[in-house]
Amino acid sequence: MQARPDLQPTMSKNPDSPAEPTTTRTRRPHLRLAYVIGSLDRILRRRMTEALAPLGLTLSQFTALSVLDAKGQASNAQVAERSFITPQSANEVMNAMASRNWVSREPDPTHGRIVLLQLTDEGRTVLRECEQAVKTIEKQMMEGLELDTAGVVQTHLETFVRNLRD
Amino acid sequence: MQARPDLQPTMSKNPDSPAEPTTTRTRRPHLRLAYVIGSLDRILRRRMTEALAPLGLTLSQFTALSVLDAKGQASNAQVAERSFITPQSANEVMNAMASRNWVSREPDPTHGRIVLLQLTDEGRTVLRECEQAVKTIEKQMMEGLELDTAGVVQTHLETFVRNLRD
DNA sequence: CTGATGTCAGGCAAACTGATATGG
DNA sequence: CCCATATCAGTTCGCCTGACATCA
Repeated sequence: MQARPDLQPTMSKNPDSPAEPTTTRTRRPHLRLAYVIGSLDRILRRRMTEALAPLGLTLSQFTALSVLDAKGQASNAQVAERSFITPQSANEVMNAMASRNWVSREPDPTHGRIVLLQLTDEGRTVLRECEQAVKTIEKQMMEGLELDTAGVVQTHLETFVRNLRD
Repeated sequence: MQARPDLQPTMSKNPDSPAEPTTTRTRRPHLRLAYVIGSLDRILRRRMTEALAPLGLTLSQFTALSVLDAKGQASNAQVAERSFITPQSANEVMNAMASRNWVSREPDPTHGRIVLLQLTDEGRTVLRECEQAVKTIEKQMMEGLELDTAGVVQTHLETFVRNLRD
């Protein structure tokens, strides 16, 4: 995709350098954790987008399907929260998916305004296919790592999310 | 910003379910690692964008400054590789920064086509300010974690990047 | 009235692809 | 000729803010 990213040495960082000037020091300008997260996301995003395209959906559609599958049944507002996007953005994605018959929209019987969203069988099928594709990518990503490492990293990342959320 | 993301354990998702229904199984609620990475990036991106705005730059500009600082001196193509974006995208960011006098552009003495990019003193100063702002966010992100945890996580994430890069 | 929800409209940032020119 | 580089141009995608209507 890209030529050949290179990106070897430069990292290695002191996680606790307060405010010292650091200038002119050959202190090896480390890369920030935030940068690494961003890089990883960019690559992952591209890979997943490529993998999902043949299946006919975008990355954000896949995300929405996943959230809906996990939640079982949800309002648009709830999906938005889980996806960390605005209700408007969520609504846009849901429009696309409703027109594809991947999700159904039914009025909440206990609340006139809320529209309950739910995966259709068709949507579930598509989601399963997507998960296979994504699983392949994740497998490559964690190549050569202990099996439990993924869990450890994920736990920490989830903590990061929790800490930033408020 | 957003209402209140929530995001508890509610998920479900058997990390290894091929195509079976899987429903009604209570197998350790677990979101895909890819999803968690995406979520974290979305939040982090928003936080960083907010933090950088008062300083007058965008997130992608900050990224470019960081890469350039780490590399010392680089062609646009190299910056693109390091940033995991296309040369065209990198070029656009560099245009903005060159016009702000944050980076200098000089022709490579050994190659007529290549333009060597380098941080100016002004650019370095701005970068330092940005890093302080970002450091604050990272601190909150890792609240309550062992100091070395950041390093461990970062190392793994870097491995992820390496594995996906090829 | 207030607050939460859904949804239409418009806008923007950051990435992309395509095309073109040039140097080695 | 072929390839890497730079860069102009147009475009897409995902997300945003604003505005408005509806309902508890």
